[in-house]
Amino acid sequence: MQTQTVAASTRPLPSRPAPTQKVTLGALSSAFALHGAPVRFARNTEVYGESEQAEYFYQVVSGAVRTYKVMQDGRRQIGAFYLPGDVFGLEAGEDHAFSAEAIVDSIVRVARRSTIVAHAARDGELAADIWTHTAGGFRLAQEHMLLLGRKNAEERVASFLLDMARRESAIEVVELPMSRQDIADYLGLTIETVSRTLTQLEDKEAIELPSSRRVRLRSRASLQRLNG
Amino acid sequence: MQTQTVAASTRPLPSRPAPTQKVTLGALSSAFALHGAPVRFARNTEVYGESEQAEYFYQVVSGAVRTYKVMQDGRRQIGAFYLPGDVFGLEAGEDHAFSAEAIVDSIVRVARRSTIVAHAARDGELAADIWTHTAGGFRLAQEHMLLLGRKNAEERVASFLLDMARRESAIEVVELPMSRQDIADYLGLTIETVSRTLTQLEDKEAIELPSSRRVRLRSRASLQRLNG
DNA sequence: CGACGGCTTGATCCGAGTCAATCCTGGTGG
DNA sequence: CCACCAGGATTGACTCGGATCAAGCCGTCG
Repeated sequence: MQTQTVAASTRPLPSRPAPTQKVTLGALSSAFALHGAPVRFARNTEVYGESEQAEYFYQVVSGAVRTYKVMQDGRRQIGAFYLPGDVFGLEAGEDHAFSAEAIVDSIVRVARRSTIVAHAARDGELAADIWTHTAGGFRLAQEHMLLLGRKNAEERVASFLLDMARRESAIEVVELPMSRQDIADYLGLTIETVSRTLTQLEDKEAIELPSSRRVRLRSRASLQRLNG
Repeated sequence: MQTQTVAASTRPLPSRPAPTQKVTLGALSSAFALHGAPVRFARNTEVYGESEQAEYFYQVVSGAVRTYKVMQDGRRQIGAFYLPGDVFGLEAGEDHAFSAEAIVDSIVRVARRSTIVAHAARDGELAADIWTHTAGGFRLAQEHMLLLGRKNAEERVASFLLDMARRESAIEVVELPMSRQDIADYLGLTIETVSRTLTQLEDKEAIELPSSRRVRLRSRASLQRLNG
């Protein structure tokens, strides 16, 4: 089950740069462009499993990925959502701490960790960029601990929406690739509470829900007020 | 207020290695030994503040440190406790994401980040070790998200006790350097719930409380069962 | 001895969870 | 084109775990 993860999903795609590629890429993104193979993962398929060997690094090209941990009885905590451009799976230890799954049909660039690490040993800029990305993930995790430990349902949902809007560079309308269950497991709530809180925010005219996976932010100010 | 943090607390101590120092030190610990100055921080004094410039890296020599974040209304989330040997403040960004305070009178080795980073650029092993420590912190944060998002009070306290025992290499008796309030803010509970849960575990004969800061683990098995 | 800070305990409350129906909505087949 | 279906989302009624509010208790230190 070790090396199967990557191979299992589908054939690698031709390695062409995205049409409107930024000129200045970070060292890590450059390394992905050079050494990574794009792989397609179908909706809800595993990218890697918890306690599998951490043999690869990953960068989302299109789609979305969730990392999570489950307890024996099925309780699940999603650690983060990864959107196009985001890097994940930067483990320093032997194996992965979380599992990762595609939320929707996705293309993920997969680079062999040993290759990247070998280059980093001779390329200080790359080493620094790997560190920067890892530390960035740590920072987000710390923010999320504050949310999980101390914020109420309304604050959690508001934070989540603002964060998604920021990451999608959305002016008004946020597209949610994930289900209510995913949001619930990310925010440490139940699906019912997420749903209720969204309608509640709609009643307050802070947001609008044209469809269940699309949110229009009508009043960022009132969401921000909740955010803390 | 930038450089004051370190200077404010007290005079550096003579730089002598701990009496029973392990022979094989990691690259980062070696760098601390070489480039770090031991500084004393009194109980409840700030090591660094949130959004202060991240100018130094830190390693606990003796005592204990907490990192945390507070909301405007005073709600606080402690991200981690650091015990002797632990490294903290490994920020890649401009400034700190959390604040850090000494829990008890502590000695902390302080090394200038620019110095360490400059060495890391020429020393791949050091760069790798910095990365490893950062990724380790990320991993612990992810574990903690599961606790905060999905575990009940009893499971949280049990996890905490087992974790402290492991870190102190305690056979039976765990010494808690931190107050109930600290534990509560770490576990996302209130001080009352922490206290009640401890007495509850004592009633179940899973633990004993010879004093409020000292816990004897009578049945690791039953704690483990709660841990998940 | 008194006072203070940290901890525990009790009584009550309330926000989110649980359980249980619906209600869409998008896809399928007739 | 429409009826039907399935899975995801919403809503309602009720419960309950942990928060809140309020005393006490205990140990340490002056």
